[in-house]
Amino acid sequence: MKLLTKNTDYVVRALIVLAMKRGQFISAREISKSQNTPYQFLRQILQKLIQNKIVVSKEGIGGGVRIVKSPSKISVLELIEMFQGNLELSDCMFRNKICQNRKTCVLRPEIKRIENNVALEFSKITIEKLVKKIGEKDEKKLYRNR
Amino acid sequence: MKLLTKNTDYVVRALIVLAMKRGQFISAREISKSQNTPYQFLRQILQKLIQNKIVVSKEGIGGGVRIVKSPSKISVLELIEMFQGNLELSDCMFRNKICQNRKTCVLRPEIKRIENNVALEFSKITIEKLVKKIGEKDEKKLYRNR
DNA sequence: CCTAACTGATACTAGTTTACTATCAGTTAT
DNA sequence: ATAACTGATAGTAAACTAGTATCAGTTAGG
Ligand code: FES
Ligand code: FES
Repeated sequence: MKLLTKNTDYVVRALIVLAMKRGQFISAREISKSQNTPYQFLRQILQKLIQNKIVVSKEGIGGGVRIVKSPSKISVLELIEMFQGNLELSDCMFRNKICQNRKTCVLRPEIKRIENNVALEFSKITIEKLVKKIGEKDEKKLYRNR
Repeated sequence: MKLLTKNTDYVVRALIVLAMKRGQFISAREISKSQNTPYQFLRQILQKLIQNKIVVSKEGIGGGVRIVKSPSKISVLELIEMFQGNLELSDCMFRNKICQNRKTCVLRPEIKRIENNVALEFSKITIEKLVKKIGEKDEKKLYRNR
């Protein structure tokens, strides 16, 4: 059960970088190098972020992408939905006898419940929170080294 | 994000049937017909249940499989793990700068937390509970029709 | 005004997974 | 004997994943 695919993984990391450098245009090449993500793959991913107005782009030298949506409003859930399609149930077997006789399925509501839970959890994880977590770790580090 | 694949879906339904007919040998053909599951696919699935000692088989005419593990002890989680492999994290990018610098990742613990939650929820859903749910629905139906 | 560093758009591809299908051998109740 | 079963295993089409490759257009700086 793979909750995140590579492109979602990469996009989260890219957005963390962009959130930490808010206001600046960062090139795909720079993100690719700093995060060890395949360049062309990352470019596709960034194009989708542009289409979804999470970042804006600037062409030419010194160009790149700049984050425009507030990191506090970018949830991992919307990134998953953007790159992996909607969270959706596995297909229903309409002609299944169990369901035919009882009108509704006993398994599916349970799965639906769990899926809703997963969606809720992912909706709570925002880019802002992840950036803050990085900050907290740095503080601890500074404290230990003092 | 597909939590259940077809084989897990089919095996749950097959086990519901077998649990409702505990003690009896039911053939793959019969389950296949009653649940509208592809026969050969179902046979593979049942063989795995046999290997995992959840059912026993009897060859020849009048044969089939019989459930031997208590339905209260068969969780959907173990079926998922049996048919979809362990719930596992998407691969880690060890050389990732964010993680290199901070020793640990900020995203991964969150995903791990959610995955553990999903596993816990699926471990609570047993075949026995699903069979009971079917029973409850039947009762409601009887009550309404009275 | 040239050129190097950028994005825009899109086509292609190898490998893996999913959801099956097919085959042949052996078993057992009637 | 034979029809209805399981045991074991090979094959396969389609979809998905994780990329790669190309070419066209844009822009800052010398
Ligand atoms: S198979 Fe469709 S709701 Fe159960
Ligand atoms: S990439 Fe490995 S723990 Fe973050």
